[in-house]
Amino acid sequence: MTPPAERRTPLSRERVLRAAVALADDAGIESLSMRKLAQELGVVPMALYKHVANKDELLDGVVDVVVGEIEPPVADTDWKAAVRRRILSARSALQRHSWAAQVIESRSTPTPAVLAYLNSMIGLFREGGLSVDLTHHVMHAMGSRILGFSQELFTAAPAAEPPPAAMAAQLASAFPYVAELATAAAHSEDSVVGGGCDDQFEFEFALDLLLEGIERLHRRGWMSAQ
Amino acid sequence: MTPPAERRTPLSRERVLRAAVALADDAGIESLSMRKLAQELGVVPMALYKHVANKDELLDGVVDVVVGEIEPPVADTDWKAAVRRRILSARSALQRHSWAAQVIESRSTPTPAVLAYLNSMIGLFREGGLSVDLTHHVMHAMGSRILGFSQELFTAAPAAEPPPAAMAAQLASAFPYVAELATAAAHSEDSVVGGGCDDQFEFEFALDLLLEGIERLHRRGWMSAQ
DNA sequence: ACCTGAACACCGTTCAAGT
DNA sequence: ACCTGAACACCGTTCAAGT
Repeated sequence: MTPPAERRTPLSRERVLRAAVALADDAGIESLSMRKLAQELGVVPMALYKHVANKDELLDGVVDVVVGEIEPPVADTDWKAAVRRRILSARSALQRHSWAAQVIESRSTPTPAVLAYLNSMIGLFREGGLSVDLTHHVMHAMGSRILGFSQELFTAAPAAEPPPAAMAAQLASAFPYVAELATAAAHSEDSVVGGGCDDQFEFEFALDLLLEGIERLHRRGWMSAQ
Repeated sequence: MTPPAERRTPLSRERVLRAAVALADDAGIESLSMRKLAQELGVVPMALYKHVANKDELLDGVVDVVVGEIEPPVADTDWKAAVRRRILSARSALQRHSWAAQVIESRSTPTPAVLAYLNSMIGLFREGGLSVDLTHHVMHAMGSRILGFSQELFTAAPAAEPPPAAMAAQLASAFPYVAELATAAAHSEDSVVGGGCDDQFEFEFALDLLLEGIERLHRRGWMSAQ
């Protein structure tokens, strides 16, 4: 059987990156290898190196795709509302690509698309009237949350099946405060999924805690000791 | 040359874990492979599997070693001071092992040592008088910061050599707000390292922003909508 | 019963041989 | 000049053969 006469649409950097995002979405980030990506594209592995220098550059490229999905800032609101809304949009993008946070954190240098996003977020604070000094420390304090990271510890833990009753009782007696929190969360009314935590509520709770603290410092005319 | 008659001190789980920590400290986390660790211990790779079931269990073990270095909570202070001090101790432990944050984040389930630490931190809030409800949301809001994570974006970036002047000018015009912050930080007096940011100051700034916000909610008798 | 060498199924990337 | 198969130097882990 010879392959059909019509050739596959030729490779391009954009086609490589889009296929990489799709592969990570469908099969998980651990499946995103140069070899499997090439196979997905019906191409020999070395053909990819014409469009990305190496795997690091491929990962930078997929980060740019994800960051490109964040909606632009809205005009005609105060800085707090604009920052809040855009961070929630960034969170949506990260949630559409469950592997994205992990990949972004593995990068050592920001790509131009990430720098543009950060520049724009800094601009929202500055145009809102915050001083350079305060904005600087605020950006450090927001940290990766500015890109929509939830910064939860062990997010995968509650998704696993609950332990058998005997072990659960043992855990509860060894870690009573953890158990108290876990049972309270399980019975909470505002929990969307039965027995779990409302991730969206927790994210907004933490975000608003920070934004309100920042607003208070700004109104107080806070500046660092210099 | 035959090896000396006296045998190496026999392997044990503890010796394996200590060697793994030392190897990661000295050669970087990417050098911590089962094969290189075995070589370091003068042992065939498969010998390690007598003491750890697989590489995941090895990584859980080294996390426990690091968490074991965090100092116990101090008594006889208010909850805010006790939480603050212990988080700063956790940060010290993470800084002594530059790879630790990355490894902890790669784990999907907390080890018993991590659970014990979290249980103790929850206890500080509860014994300080915070409600179960507030403590629950506070633990989510603190997130990985409770273990001393700084949550900075691209911490490695400023450590790299500065770009040549021509490119720096181009970057400054493309990302003016980033440039404004960078130059302000470079000239700031409270910067310990010339031209960089004071990581310890930024960490404490963010930590205090959260702790003060939490204290305010607590005094106000905050509770979630239910 | 314990220990371990060889083997398996992967990686990212280099390089030389083919067209 | 371009393309690509084979090869290299690694992984974690299985398994069967040795003691």
